[in-house]
Amino acid sequence: MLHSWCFLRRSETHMIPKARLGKRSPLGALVTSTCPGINLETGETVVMMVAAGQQATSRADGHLGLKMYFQCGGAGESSVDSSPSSCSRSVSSSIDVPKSQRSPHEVDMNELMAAMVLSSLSCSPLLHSPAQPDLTAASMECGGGELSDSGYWSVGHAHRSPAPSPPIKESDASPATPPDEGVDMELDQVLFDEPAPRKRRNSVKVAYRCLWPSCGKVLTSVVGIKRHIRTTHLCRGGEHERCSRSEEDFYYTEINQWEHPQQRSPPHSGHSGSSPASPASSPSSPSSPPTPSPSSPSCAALSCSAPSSSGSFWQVQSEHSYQAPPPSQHVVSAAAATPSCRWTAPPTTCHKQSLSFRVRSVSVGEQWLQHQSAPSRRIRGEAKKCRKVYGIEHRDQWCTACRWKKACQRFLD
DNA sequence: CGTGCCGGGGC
DNA sequence: GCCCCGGCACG
Ligand SMILES: [Zn+2]
Repeated sequence: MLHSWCFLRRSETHMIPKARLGKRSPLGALVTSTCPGINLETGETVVMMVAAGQQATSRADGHLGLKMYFQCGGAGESSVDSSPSSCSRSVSSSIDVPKSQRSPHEVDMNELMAAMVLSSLSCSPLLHSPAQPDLTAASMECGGGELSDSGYWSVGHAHRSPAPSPPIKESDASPATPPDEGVDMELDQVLFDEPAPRKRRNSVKVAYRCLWPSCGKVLTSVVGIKRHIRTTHLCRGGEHERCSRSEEDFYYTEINQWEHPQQRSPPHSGHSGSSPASPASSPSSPSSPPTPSPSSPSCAALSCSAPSSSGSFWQVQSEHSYQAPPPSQHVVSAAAATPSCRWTAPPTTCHKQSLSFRVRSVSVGEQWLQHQSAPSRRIRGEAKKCRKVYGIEHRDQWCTACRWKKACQRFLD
């Protein structure tokens, strides 16, 4: 426990980066309650859920969440090659969805589907039709609470002003909603293609955006994005390891790009329309580079060197100059290396954990991703820092970093 | 609530 | 660049 800070003190004016990564934006409510109702579902129903998600083209996140659930739930450790792949394929193609006509024997499926969609849209502010409270309640009670409901779609949907959920079909059962509600017809036909005969589904193409921090690469196919994530971020040349095969699913999301490149893009109008992979509506940063960020190679190298390579990733790259060159690399590497090992649990373990509370939703995945790839803060070292050692009254004896409320560099963790 | 420190701002 | 501080996560 000898703090060789007399050595370190020389370089006291620079702080050591260690791991600093993306911001700690706490998004969405964490949904930790399990959903017993859904757990019992069969694969058939899940596929249907995926289909529903496909139809809801503007609900990429929801779709992602559903798919995630399916893969988590259905993924036995081994022999999972057939069913998930087919699942993801059906996702990618996303064309062969039911026709606009329905045969009368699909009623069960319709009801289930309606339940799904209703539950998914339950946060909709426009859900004011008292129609079919049964379905809504039934589907909601699997979540266990309103809290999970709010968190469910919280990632991408809150802004999009989700459509009124009621009419999956107003076939014959209950014309509960007055048909003159047609204000949101567009949204309706974006969500479901039944209500409107002419749908512009053709003009929407799905793309998949890498959620890895500061990457934002967009690819048009699931396999592409998966491969990108595997190779670039997870540093995994081989195709699938047995357990963490679907790990890449946490790192991409489905986005929609419109054929006509205008949609909602800010006054950019520059070089956007050229490549088909460039997202017309990337929400976060319009200037996100299509190529992996320069931090990727180093990340890859680092994560490769790590024994459990896949998920954990910390970037030893200085962003601020006062946090630059790690002198510990030469000497005190042991001291610095020890905490790094305890960063987070290896991804396989966490993946299993996510199986345990695999509930519904993206926010779980997002949080998982955050905790994995973007460890919000450096690990809290148990060592006393200058503040505690010298006290606030002797602040002038603190190291510069502590004085600046930065990461202490005199007493390393 | 104290502590560590990230992000951001002033100069 | 240096320096400070609001505010947040964590224990
Ligand atoms: Zn210090």
